[in-house]
Parts: sequence; structure tokens; C-alpha cells
Amino acid sequence: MRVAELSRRSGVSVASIKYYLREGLLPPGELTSPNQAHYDEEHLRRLRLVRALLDVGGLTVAGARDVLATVDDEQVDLHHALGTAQDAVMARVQPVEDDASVRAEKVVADLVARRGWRVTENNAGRRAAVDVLATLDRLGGDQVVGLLDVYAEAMEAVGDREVAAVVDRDEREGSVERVVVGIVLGGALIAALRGMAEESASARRVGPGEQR
Amino acid sequence: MRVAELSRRSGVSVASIKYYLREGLLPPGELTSPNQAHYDEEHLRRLRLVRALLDVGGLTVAGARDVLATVDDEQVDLHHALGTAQDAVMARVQPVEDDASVRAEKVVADLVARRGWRVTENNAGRRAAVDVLATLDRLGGDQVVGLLDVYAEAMEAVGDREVAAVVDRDEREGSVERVVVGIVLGGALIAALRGMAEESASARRVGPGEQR
DNA sequence: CGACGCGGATAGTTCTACTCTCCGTTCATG
DNA sequence: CATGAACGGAGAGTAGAACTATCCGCGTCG
Repeated sequence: MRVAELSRRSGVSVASIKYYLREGLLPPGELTSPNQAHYDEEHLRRLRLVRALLDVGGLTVAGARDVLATVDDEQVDLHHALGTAQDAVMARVQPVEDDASVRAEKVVADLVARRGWRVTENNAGRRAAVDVLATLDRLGGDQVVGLLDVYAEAMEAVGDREVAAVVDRDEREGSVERVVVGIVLGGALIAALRGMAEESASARRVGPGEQR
Repeated sequence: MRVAELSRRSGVSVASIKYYLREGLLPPGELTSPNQAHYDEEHLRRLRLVRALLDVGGLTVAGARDVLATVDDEQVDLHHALGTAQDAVMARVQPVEDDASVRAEKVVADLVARRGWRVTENNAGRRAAVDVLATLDRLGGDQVVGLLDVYAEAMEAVGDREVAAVVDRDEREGSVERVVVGIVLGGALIAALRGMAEESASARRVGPGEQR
């Protein structure tokens, strides 16, 4: 197919497709002549993946490019792919170094030790956790910190099951893409389900028989 | 204090503070003369909250304004505040209506029924969940869907504990702000901890005795 | 054959979140 | 009391991100 059909089938404008081609999110089509190219089903799949990462996952175009480069890299292992996807999802602000962040680092280090987690110093999640806890410290409220172990418990179960779900498959057949999709869209799904669970719990407190 | 000190103590530029004042994120200072205003500790607290919502929570300025208007509203109840905060966090794309989204709606409805959740039709989390599942459907991979109940289980525990933590306090004394901070920063913290748990689980698979 | 669509390149647009400049006033310092 | 820095307020300007529009010369198809 040519670009017009790719556009029609994906719902993405031709102009945007050309932009993604320029930015390297989408591999170029197979040239049949110097100014005619041909796209296949794989391009359509990829284009849908791009839109999923941007729209649902909230990645930037640059972040999506990094992630997709990892997906295309034949010799990247799943552990490394996981790190790249996490880096793209956690849009980092460079953290300030004050005593709140020092305390937050200690809280995270204690948590890691308490749970026996194997997490490197520069894991994106770890840096993000320090950042959030330092911010909470600066805000002065202790409300969320009391739930830290609740969160950690829940995420440990989730992380174990996720990793198991990836490993319990025949090895390395689109599995990097599965990891990436799992991290990016899984995160969005978890946030959505948390919202539902919170509303549900809150509705029950308001009154068990109430309509709205 | 005047604006220069507010800037120095918060680390936010004077120009940005003026911008937040214009946008209604920060209430105006108390005017001591037509062109001199005085800010207090409350303004400093509020400014830090604004930066937390924007930087860590990833809210837009418009989203933060909506959330802060709820925080300032004396007669809003906690259940409604929860909804407003969720709306701001889930930056919505307007969903397309195709058969993938119809299937996704059914999956979500089944989940809600299976778990006995009380969730309204237009809960932000619910709409976001439909969106994610429809996107996964379009991508054709079933990988994440198999974890749906794992995620739901984890988030049910989290949501119950979070709501309990808010209710088990003396009523309505900055509690709307606590709810908002809990939802926005709690979400960031959960995402961060998931990243850590995933890396940890993945590292264990790679090899129990391995470095780096 | 001729109009429409193509790929490729470059320039322009829109939106967001600031940031800069200007104005007339006021405060702090000597 | 002079004067210069800082103030509040308003408007215009800017940077980056993600498109979007235009143009060009070539291909394809009716």
C-alpha cells in the first residue's frame, strides 16, 4: 500500500506519517522507484504502536524513538529493554539536592533493604521515587508516606507477575516489544484501575445504598 | 514577605510566580498599597504544592487550576474532590468509537461486576481503562490483558487502604488537599515503585549472583 | 496525455509554559 | 529628601514540541 492507504487504515494524517518517518519512529517504505514507496502490514502495526506510545502512554516523540530503537535492536536483552522503557515513561525533572532529597534517598534505601529488592542506583523508578518522596517531604504532609509499604507490597506482586508473564513464553519472538508495551500501557492501565478502585472504595464510604 | 523572598524561598522565578498569579494557581497577596503586596507562609506552601502538581504530578497549568479550585472550595466533599483530581491526572484523549472500544467496554464492565466495584460510567479511571484496553486490542497483543486481574487485585487493596487513610482522620481539615496530593503524587509513587519492583524481579531472573 | 498522487524537503502553525519588557509607584538607603 | 532598586500589573515575546501546509519534480493511471 502507499501512504494514503496507510493513513486511511490507521487514522493518522499523511502529514503526521511523514513526520514520524522523518523522526525515525517509522521505518521508510520500500522504494519501488526514486519517488514511490510501498508500505506493508508491518508498517501499519508499527504506526499503531507509535500512536499507542504517544497517546496512551504519554511518551514524547523523542522518548518513543528511543524505545522503538530498542525494539528494533536484535541484540538487546529483555532486562535492558525494560530499563529503556522505564526511562521513557518517567519523564525526569533533574532533582535538586537538598536535605529533603537526602532524607528521601534514605527512605528508599531502607525500603529496598526491607523488601530485599535488587535495584541499581540509577534505575528510573528509584530516581522517581526519591523525587516524589522528597517533594512530599517539602510539602510537609506525612499522608502518603504511611502508605509506602502498601504501595510497595502491591507493586512487588505486580512486578513479579509481569516479569513471569514475559519469561513464561517462547524466548525472543517480539518479546522486547511485549516488554515495552507492557511497561508503557500497563502503567496507564494500573493508574486507570487505581482510579476505579478509589472511587469504588470512596462510594462505599459515602453510603452503601446511595444513587448518584 | 514580598515576591522576591517568595521566589528565593521556593526556588521559583519571580516571572513564573507572576504567571501563576495571573493564571489563578496562586491567590493574590494582601495589598498594603495599590502596588505593593504581602505574601505569607501559606503562599509559600501553596506555591510548593503548585510545583509538586506540575513537576511531579505532570498536571497542566489548566489542570492544576481546576484541582486547586476544588481545594479552595469550602463545600466540596472528599468524594467529589477525588473525581476532580482524577480528571486532572488522566489527560484524556477523546476516544474513538470502534469495535475494539466496544469490546474494551465490555471487558471493563465484566471486571467491575466480577469485583463488585461501584464505579460510575464516566469515572476518569474507567474511561482511561477502556481506552488502554481498546488500544491493546488494536495492537493485537494479549499480553497485558492476562494481567488485568492481577492489576485489579493490587489496585483494590491500594484503593481501600488509601480511602481508609483519609477517612481515619479528624474530618475536613485540609483533607481535600490531602486527597489531591494523595491521588496525584501517590500515582507517581506507585509508578516509580512498579519500576523498581520490575527491575528487581527481572534482575533475579537474569541471575541471582550477578553484578551490575 | 493530462490530472492527480507520490516522496522528500522546508517552512509555517498551534499550543503550552513560561520569560521579558515596560510602566508608574513605592520603599530603602544615605 | 533624593535616588535607585524593587514592586505589582499588563502585554508582548520566546522556546520547544508536535504537528501541518506548501512546494517541487516525478510516476501512475484512466
